[in-house]
Amino acid sequence: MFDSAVTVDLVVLTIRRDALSVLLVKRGAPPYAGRWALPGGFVGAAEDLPDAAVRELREETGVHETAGHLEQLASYGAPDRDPRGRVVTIGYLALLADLPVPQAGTDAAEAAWHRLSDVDRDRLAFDHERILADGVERARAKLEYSPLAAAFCPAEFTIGALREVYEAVWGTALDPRNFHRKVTTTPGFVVPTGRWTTGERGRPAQLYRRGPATLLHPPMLRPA
Amino acid sequence: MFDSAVTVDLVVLTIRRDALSVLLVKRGAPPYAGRWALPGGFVGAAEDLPDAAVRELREETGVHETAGHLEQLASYGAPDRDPRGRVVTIGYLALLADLPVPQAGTDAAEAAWHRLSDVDRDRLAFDHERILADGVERARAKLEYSPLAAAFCPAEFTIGALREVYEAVWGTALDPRNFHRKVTTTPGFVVPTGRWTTGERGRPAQLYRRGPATLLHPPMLRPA
DNA sequence: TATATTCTCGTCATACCGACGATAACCGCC
DNA sequence: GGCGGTTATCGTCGGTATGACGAGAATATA
Repeated sequence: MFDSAVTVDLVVLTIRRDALSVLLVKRGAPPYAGRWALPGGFVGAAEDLPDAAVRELREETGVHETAGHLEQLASYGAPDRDPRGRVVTIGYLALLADLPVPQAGTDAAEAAWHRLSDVDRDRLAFDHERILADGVERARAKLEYSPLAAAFCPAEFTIGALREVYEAVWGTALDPRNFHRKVTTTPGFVVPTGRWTTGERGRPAQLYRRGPATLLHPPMLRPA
Repeated sequence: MFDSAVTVDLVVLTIRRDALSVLLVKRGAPPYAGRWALPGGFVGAAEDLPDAAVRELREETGVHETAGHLEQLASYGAPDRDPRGRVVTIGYLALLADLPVPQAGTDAAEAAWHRLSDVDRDRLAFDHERILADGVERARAKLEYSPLAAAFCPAEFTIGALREVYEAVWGTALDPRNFHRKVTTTPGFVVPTGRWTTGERGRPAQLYRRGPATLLHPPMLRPA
């Protein structure tokens, strides 16, 4: 028996210009000063883990958790993962709609969105490369059997916008016609608002809201 | 910033006489002395989390982890979850084949299998009711899209035995003929050994081993 | 020998999915 | 206004997977 510091680290994902992107902060203090890292911080002495994750998300992004989705990812506790000593971290995964402008937290010099394809994974601090990979894989898998793709969208969105979420997260193109059929016929996935877009390119599209379903039956399978 | 004790707690599941069962230990010391709890213990000062889980599994059941399946479940860190002070626990889920006789560990007065339906959930120590519920739900979900049901079986097993695993975990009856077709036609799920059972009731059944697949395509969906 | 039990193979109707055609309804431009 | 470009939406068709169920095979047991 011994004591350990406990932190939460956040994999905050969003879609920016059709690219899956992650929020990173540039560390201002050792260890790993000047390197990019996942946002996160120490859990308070009387604070529950989800509360700490919500607090860090608010501090680092200024976003209330209500808009998107936040869930626990996994825990990481290798004895040597932090040179300062024993630190166990609880990873959280957040999915947010577009473009809350990042604002640097107190202990971070800088915060910015990075396209996932541009992240230099070897340069991330601590074991954050592994945590990031786990978060991305979790997001990819969850799109299959849950309606969580809508967490990347604003409250009202078109089927086309939802399809672009799938395409960005999975990195594959999907047939617009089959996708439209699948989404609109899966019970509880989305509900039509009766309103339409205007001013966009092409034929106006109906706007939808998130439906009540928590699980997709049958699931949306990614192409082989 | 503060320091916390770190423990691992194990949800160890097996199938005994067609019933999903969980390994519980009776606590010999306060807090919760005399109450049933999940097996677990403190993480060593220089020990990684998975190593601690494997060690506890071996200490509490005498089982090498190679036979079954072990994965991280989730972490629990409510400030008041342990009356002794701040303790964050990492839950692990273990799926084992039948009947390794439980042996009490050093700090447990008694260890025994409990049918899930017989567990008096309000009487579990700490927040172990919640951890157990999360573990069972994870197991139920994973049978759908992974070949993990075979982790409940010995190295060689019949399709009927595999079906009984699904029925015990899901609590539903499955059609033997459709189940047989599904399992044998899903690539990599099971591989035939060419040997057959003898001495059982009914027509002898072919024995199978676990196949190389890690994901089932398409998944085995539970009945609505 | 008869019966119960379980395994294994087939059949059939239905649901779902990938590929793709066709039309609708907007835009900007000439 | 007319025209091409773009996106949304609806349909069709064939292959595949699945649920419901029949039927026979191969054993143990009475």
